[in-house]
Amino acid sequence: MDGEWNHGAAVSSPTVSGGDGKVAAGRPHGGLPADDCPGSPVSPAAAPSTSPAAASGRRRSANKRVVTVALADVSGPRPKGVGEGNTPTDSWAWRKYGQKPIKGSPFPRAYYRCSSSKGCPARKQVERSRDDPAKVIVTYSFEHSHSDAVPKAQNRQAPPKAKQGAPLQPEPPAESPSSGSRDAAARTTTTTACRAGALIATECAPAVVQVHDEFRWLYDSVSVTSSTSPSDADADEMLLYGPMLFGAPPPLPDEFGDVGGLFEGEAGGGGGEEDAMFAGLGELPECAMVFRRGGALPSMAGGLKVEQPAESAAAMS
DNA sequence: CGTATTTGACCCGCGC
DNA sequence: GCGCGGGTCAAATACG
Repeated sequence: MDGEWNHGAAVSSPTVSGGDGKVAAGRPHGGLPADDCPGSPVSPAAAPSTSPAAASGRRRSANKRVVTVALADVSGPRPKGVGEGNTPTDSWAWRKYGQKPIKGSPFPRAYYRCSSSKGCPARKQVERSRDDPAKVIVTYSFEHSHSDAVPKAQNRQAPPKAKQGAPLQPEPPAESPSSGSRDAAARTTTTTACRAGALIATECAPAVVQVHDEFRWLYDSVSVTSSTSPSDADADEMLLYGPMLFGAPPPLPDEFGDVGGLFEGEAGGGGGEEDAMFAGLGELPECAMVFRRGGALPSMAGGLKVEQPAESAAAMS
């Protein structure tokens, strides 16, 4: 119902919370010890604490680090290039192993496992913030058992296949204005920005990288959603984002209204619910772009915030 | 051929 | 003790 991740709203800063508590992996199979991972996405020293999100959830809370990313922060020129595959910092390769709609949230939650290493217990959940649709909540569980990221798969997340795309449903880019030349220019810029952001992220903001990852899947969704064809996807995205990102007016209300309407209308039908969720996902990618952009900024830290529970903070202090 | 993603079903934990 | 919800696994499909 709410909104959607889509539009780069004006959010502000992504936050990372280090939580943890314990691993409670409800499942035997998943039982992985939380190791310390140098490459930890968020803060390596994240102290265990009660993570808001995890805590609020209820059940099995393992060492979880919650990272909140503001879409606006990332508002960048292009999600596509970014999503293409470069997650410099987080070289971790994540493999999506599940997605589930969350009861209280209109957005589904995606579950990822680290595919960089076969036995890597690292897992992460990506979901949109229900309170702030403009924010993406990434929850990391367990640390990577390997120290370096892996070049192997390099996060090669293939784009959503048509089959999968089906569920996403082709959302008519009704808003797409129409600017071809802008796209090209934007694209180039984006690429550059992305790269820069990537570098920076690698050097100083692991968290940022993570964010990118999370969006990766989002990006994928978006591509499918926003465009009928892969090639057009780029252009479409740009068009959609262009106005929003560049425009700068508080898109939230407006954009949300658009999407919200869709959701509500469809939901009433019956299967609309799912559609809505997917639609929301599709918008996420945009946010990713934003992130990238933020990453390029001088202070990524500013973009991404690591939120640690009071306990952790205290402990750290 | 191999790998990744998607979807459905099952199991477990927590709350009431 | 029952119910709800979340989380993970397994199988199938598609793409590179």
